[in-house]
Amino acid sequence: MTAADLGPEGTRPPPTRRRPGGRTARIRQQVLDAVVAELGEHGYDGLTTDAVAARAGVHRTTVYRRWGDVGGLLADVFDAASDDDWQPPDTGSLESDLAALNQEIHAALTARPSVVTALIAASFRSEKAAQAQQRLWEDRYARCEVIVSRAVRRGELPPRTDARRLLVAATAPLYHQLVLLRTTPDPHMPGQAARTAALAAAAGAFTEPPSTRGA
Amino acid sequence: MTAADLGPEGTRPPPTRRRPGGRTARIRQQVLDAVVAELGEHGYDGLTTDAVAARAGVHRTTVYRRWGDVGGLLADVFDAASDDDWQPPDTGSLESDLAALNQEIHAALTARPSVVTALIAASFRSEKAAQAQQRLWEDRYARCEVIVSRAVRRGELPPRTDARRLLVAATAPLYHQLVLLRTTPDPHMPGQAARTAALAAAAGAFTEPPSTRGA
DNA sequence: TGTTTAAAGCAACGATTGTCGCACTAGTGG
DNA sequence: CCACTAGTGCGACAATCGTTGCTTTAAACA
Repeated sequence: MTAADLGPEGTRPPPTRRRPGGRTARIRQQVLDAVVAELGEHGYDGLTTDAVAARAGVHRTTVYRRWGDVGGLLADVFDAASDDDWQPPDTGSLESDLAALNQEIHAALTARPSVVTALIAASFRSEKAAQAQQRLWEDRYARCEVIVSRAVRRGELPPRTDARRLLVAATAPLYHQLVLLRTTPDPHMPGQAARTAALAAAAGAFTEPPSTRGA
Repeated sequence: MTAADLGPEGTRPPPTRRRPGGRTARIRQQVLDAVVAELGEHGYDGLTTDAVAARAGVHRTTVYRRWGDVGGLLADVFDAASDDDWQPPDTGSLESDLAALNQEIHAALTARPSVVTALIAASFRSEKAAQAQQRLWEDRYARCEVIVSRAVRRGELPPRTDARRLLVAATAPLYHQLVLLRTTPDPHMPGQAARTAALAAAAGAFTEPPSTRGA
């Protein structure tokens, strides 16, 4: 099994001449588009390598050889997704920024078909996909930290506010309710969660003392 | 216990006489134990009907006939899990109750191997398992509402506090960080999340107005 | 104790999944 | 323009998954 991967060219020296040519990139795009389309139509359960290859107009073997398994396929989708120019909303206040952010999350999670939900589900199956998803989320939350820094600059929040914890507190309830608990979507859930986090932040829940423990 | 005798809801012809006898219940227990053991050892990816049947000392066909697919198997595990006598912690204050609850969640999610995480992952694959998980979570959060009502009785919280939202706000960050984001576990994450929720609650973030608030 | 009959065991099957060797296409560089 | 070769197409293969008809076991009841 592993010996096959480590075959003659398995050593794979980094300076190997690769082919950035048109066909490789084109097929990659076709396959990735097919994955997203299949995820949207049949969810993760119905995501088979065969269907992806057929939709992409590519042979099964190509998919298996380049991406290995479904997990590698999903990991590539995650990596491709982080190549956009998404920016967190900038509405003028902390709570409305968080509310707008939550609105986006809510929309993405309740859209039918929800590719996001399917991707989250898929990330549980493969370690590669999970790591890629982790990278994507890290990237997203890092971009969102500007929301907090703007609020600090405005004087809405004290300095030394832990941006990451604030953002997680604001967004986690949505993911929890919609992804894990699977409760019916509530239109004013995003606003409520944003308000809750803003209130907690104003109460100093996320100010990080240099070394003092919270509890 | 009564639910344990009925087995999965898959095949239940109403007028047919069932067999609550020893063998049926015994085999169910063997199979369910095998599922949990396999989940712990190999995670959800390595959960095959064959391995479960072999470990339980049962034939494949039996598993397929009684539980249908892996999803039905997991659903039965969820249903069996809700037959315990779990009670939320009662430590004397809202924040410490939430912290203790979060400690339990944290321990369950960071235990290796984590059956809970594997079950969550599995629930994404099958509709039946997802519904069973939803029932289990509903049961757990319903039991936890007494934490809030006790706090209200003590005067820590105003009446008309939305218990469910408060509980979700307190626990969601843990699930988000450990299950979805997969960040490295932080020992004082449970306490921080509990304190955040308690602060937000004290600030009136979860007080629900008498009537559903308009736009 | 003997009869009845759910439920489990058993073996064989079709369908699907993933792998391998080889031929071929099409970028890449001369 | 031609030679080279990474990457793809193709067909066949083993392994696994889930199903089906039938037989056997054992719980339920007289």
